[in-house]
Amino acid sequence: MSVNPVFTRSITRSRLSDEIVTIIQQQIMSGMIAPGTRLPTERDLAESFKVNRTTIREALRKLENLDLLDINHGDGVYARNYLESGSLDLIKMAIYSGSDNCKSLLDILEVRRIIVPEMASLAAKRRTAADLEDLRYSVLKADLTMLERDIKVHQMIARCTHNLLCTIILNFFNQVFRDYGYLYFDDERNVTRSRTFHHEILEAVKNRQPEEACRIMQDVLSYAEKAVRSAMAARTQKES
Amino acid sequence: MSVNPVFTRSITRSRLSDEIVTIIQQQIMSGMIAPGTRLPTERDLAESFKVNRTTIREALRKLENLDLLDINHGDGVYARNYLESGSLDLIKMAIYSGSDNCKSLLDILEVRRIIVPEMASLAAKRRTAADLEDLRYSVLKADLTMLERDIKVHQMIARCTHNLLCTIILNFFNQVFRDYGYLYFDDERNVTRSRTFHHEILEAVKNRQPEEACRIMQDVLSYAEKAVRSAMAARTQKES
DNA sequence: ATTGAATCATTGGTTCAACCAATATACCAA
DNA sequence: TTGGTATATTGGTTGAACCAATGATTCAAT
Repeated sequence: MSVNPVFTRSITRSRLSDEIVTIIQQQIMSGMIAPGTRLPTERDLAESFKVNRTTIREALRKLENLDLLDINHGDGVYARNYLESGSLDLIKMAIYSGSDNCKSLLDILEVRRIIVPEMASLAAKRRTAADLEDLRYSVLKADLTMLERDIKVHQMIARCTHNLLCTIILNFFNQVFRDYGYLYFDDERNVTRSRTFHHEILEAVKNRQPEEACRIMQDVLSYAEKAVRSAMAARTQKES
Repeated sequence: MSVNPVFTRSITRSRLSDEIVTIIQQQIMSGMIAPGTRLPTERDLAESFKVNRTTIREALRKLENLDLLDINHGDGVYARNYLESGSLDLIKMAIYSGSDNCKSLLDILEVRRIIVPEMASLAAKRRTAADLEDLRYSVLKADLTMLERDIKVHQMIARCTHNLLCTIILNFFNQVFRDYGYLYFDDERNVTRSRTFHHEILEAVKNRQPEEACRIMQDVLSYAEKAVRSAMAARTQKES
């Protein structure tokens, strides 16, 4: 199993406010800050973190966007229950910063296996001629890594559903796999498997065969899930 | 069909930065600002919107959190393609501010009908004794509107899966239905239907019957989808 | 005692004016 | 052509001040 170095991932020094976001986010999700708790005022937070109030405000704003905080003008800032209000980005942060990122990744794979085959089915029913052209282009386009091509193909299938929520959910999966896809594509056998898959699904969508498309997608996702599971197991074993 | 007034929805005067978010968001999603376009500098934006640069910065940060913008220190701010990067909150904004909120709502119902029955199946398989107690409590608890109870029941079923992504996705659905649930629960027949559903699904989860739970959920969601469709049709007809 | 208006302290929202830090560009030398 | 260097541009951070919404307190009227 070859490990290809990747130089494309741009490195950006994180903002001060983002570091504060991470700290507070972990305190909320770990339960250290209980739901309903009132946080210190912006001015107090600025003092304890030794940053400007503007910086604190940017951090609080981001945490509000993550649905982790409730900010009320004239009143104060309150922690929310992330189990009742958390946004999708939360699980992204859980993967990147959390210790049990394995579990979250497996959770994502499970949900993907449930929903994406149904997307394939809808895609086969609803695709237009233009959609088909775009999908074909993604499958046949030359200069792409298999990961990039795979992401593109899934994206196109989601768009074929003409359901905005499908498109957005698939974006989420893709954002994750852009970072963790190597767990799968490092194995040359899986690359071959995906190549086959792309042609099969293109054929099914072209011929408007919903059940067939669903089955093809289901097969490849079950296969991928197992592959990633064992890749992750191998890695954790190697580390110990 | 009675229309119950709702006084629970708190009204908050929106922040200046949020108004700017809405403006720029619509310009991006309508294509007026093409993906890859470089936006004016923060200083220029502040001048044209006639607000302080700090305010503009808060707006840009939020748009970045929505995955609509790419902000690069030392370089500039670029519009992204929301079809490739948009976050879940986008579709929420599409519902609230967009003109075709009907379409988005139907999209959501469709995806829900696909994924939530599978959650019910997982819930029946994985629920613990404590989970069951929580679910039972939600079904039997007295002082709740049917909408609130329904939201709680779905939330509990999602939690029974012990899959964080399921929980978060369900939060999203609930956030939407907290605002649009009246389309369904305004009809007394649907309230009765949901009451039955709650007891049935509780029974199936209690007895660890995955297929049964899945079927029950599928039935009620199909029913609800049709009901909302016709309610929406009735409303748009009444308006014209 | 209860209600409701007036007051005030607290807290988030906005503005202003600087300065710090990363990036792109143009330019120059090897 | 390559690689370093200076500079302008642009986002990031700071400090201090003031605006605006909220909750608590007070007190008068009922």
